[in-house]
Amino acid sequence: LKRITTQKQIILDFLRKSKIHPDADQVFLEVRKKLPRISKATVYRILDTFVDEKLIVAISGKKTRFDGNKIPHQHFLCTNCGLIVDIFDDETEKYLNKKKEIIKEGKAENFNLTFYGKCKKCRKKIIKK
Amino acid sequence: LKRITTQKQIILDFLRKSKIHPDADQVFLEVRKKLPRISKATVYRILDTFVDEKLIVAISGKKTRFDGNKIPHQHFLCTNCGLIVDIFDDETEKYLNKKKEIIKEGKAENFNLTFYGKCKKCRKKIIKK
DNA sequence: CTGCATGCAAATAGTTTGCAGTAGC
DNA sequence: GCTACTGCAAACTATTTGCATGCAG
Repeated sequence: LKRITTQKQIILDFLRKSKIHPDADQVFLEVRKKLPRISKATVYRILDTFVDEKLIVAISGKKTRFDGNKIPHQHFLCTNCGLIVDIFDDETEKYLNKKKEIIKEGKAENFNLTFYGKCKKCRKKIIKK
Repeated sequence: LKRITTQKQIILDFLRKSKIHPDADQVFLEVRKKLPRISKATVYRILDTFVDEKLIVAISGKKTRFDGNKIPHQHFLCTNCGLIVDIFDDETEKYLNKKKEIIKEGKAENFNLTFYGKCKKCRKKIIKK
């Protein structure tokens, strides 16, 4: 049995609105504006439970980042600056959901599709060099 | 300009053969059998350069794991035991390669598709509980 | 020879954990 | 009131870095 605490509400609220795919530290810094006494350990624990409950999605990398957008989608990750942009491609989503059902290696429950490359801003910067 | 060292050769050789998608520590332990004086720092540095050179692929997670299979493929990852199995689905590979070309958010160079779920062995174990 | 690569040890950084106090329900 | 949740500090673990030495080209 779970409890609804102020900390959880504020963190979920922030993640639902945010589009930057923040890491734990960014969540901590943001939430601390409203709850100055919150500790980083609490942030980590709450993020973990949200991922378990599938309220948010964890994006693995050097630092784990979190996505609170409820609509299933894919990602584009800039290998230069770390920017993560959401991609909403329904066709791909449907295609992979079908594939998911016929996987032999186990019972697939969900999937992650991420494209890697240089974002527009970084491409311009790199060309200048 | 890069140098071909014994350490690099043995690590790449191991990754090309391995099917367990080892983490840095597993690479270290395995390679140490042939090179008892190799250090973990060297393993990390070599793995990094191989990823940069696209000789191998890094699979992000709590620990980064490495895949030395040259054929493009997808993964199934067991959320219970951590097993990673390769999936060779040419159709999906072609489908996503086309999608890759029409991404607006940036110039996508490659992608990663991973399915998550419980592998066969873990499903049996969990049912017993 | 020349300087990139390595081994070692120490430092970092992200994340987890033990415990006493706090607050949902 | 019961007990899950939090804050704090300390612990942990993966990974990185500085530096003296080694070896590939």
